[in-house]
Amino acid sequence: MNKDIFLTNSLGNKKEKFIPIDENNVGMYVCGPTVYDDPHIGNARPLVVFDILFKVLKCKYGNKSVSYIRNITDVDDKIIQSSNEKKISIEELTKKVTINYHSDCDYLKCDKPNKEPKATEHISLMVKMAEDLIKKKYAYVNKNHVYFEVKKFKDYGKLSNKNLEELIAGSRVEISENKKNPEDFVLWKPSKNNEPSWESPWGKGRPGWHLECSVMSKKYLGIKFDIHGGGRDLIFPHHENEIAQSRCANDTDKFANYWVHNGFITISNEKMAKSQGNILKINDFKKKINGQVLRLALISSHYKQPLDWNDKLINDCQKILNKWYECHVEVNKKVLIPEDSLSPLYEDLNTPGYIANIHKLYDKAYNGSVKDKQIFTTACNFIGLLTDSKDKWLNFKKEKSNISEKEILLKIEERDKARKNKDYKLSDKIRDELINKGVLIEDKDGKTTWKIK
RNA sequence: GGCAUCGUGGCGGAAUGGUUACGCAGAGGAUUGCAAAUCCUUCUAUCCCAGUUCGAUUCUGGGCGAUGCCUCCA
Repeated sequence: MNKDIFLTNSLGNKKEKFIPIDENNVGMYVCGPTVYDDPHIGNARPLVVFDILFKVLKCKYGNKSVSYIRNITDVDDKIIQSSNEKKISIEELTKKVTINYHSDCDYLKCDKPNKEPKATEHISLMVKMAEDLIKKKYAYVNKNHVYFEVKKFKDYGKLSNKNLEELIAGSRVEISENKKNPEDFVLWKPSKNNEPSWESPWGKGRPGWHLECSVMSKKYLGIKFDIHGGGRDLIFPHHENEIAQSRCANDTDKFANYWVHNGFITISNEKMAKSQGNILKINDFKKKINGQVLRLALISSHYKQPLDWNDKLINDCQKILNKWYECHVEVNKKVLIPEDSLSPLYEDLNTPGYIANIHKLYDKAYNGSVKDKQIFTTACNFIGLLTDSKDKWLNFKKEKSNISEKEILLKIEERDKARKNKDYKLSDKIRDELINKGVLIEDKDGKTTWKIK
């Protein structure tokens, strides 16, 4: 499609036309997980949002012209803490969480990024960047720590709309005697004996939080690239500090050109937080709900807006997909999605607008030709929906159910007999029995079908 | 306190300087032994007050209200 892509750039907070540095080599870096605990539904949102942005970019520029880099942070204070709490080694913890994370990505039908670099595999580059920053006088060493001196970077606060005076006045920044100024942040710090550590010019230690993204984005996308994404909460301090480090280390006027941030998920209108005890892990849904349902729910509001997670949302999405699968057909050839239908996705990734268009395509497909059904299915596939066959979709819940198919079919047979004898009391009784066991009966075209409620 | 975001029908949720999506729920109908599912039809909305304008829900200012960030939480 010739249409331009528009994105809301957090840097300046305006919707802007997306112009890549090089159309044949579009780069997107998204902050992936810190692997200290299994991913929750809040982590799922950026996974799905940026997966769709990835798809839109590939649609516009071609599959081979887009690089999607999503890191895994596997060294961090939270990991150390979590490994102590869980009483397992750091290696075991990060390995386990990473496996679960990948399984969640599959479950949510996300395309694989081009590269998924790990922080621990790039420590030497982080040391190098810290050295560069010291050499260039943007950073200083004190008692085996390396700090970035925020004052030296004149554009600090541009992304998050903050100025230094306010930050200091707020005085909520960690105060440390080692720092020259309270706003300075750590590039390298010493490790205690039982903590992970690497050799460095400043003694054994480990990197500060932000350094891995600066280093890995540089390695895989270069010193300037197109899109940097993540959750809203990362704007400050994480992304602000990334910009400071990277631009100073690389002597550039820009780091990423477009900053894209997704909004937060609330759980039944409450903030999702450990203290609320309402953190929903992605893994907990796998038994009962198809990943496509979560995916649809996650894009049911615009990515910038908050999204409330509740039972009605899940039920609605489940119903919509049940309905949509009625019109699902196998598509083996290339089918074009009408430009009018696709265009909301180009307008700042307006997924609700696109979903509305899919509803319209469904209406057309329902009484339409095979071609209409193919267009409808293709439009769903584009955002990772209806990607399974109809059978697989229908069998998902049957497989997860604890009532056997044999038992159900026996009951249905029994009920059919009763219906033929016009013994509706008995037939309704059997139906109620099955409903109580979670099995829904439907008499359709003279045949009785069933599904798990 | 500072910086942002938001306020659309019963609910969720887009868009828009003029005729306002889409989904759920509701109503009526088709279908059904009755249901369910599905199909067809259909009712309902732009927080308040000024201003700009031929015309504002959309732009500007003010008010009220909600939320987020400023705490290594996506």
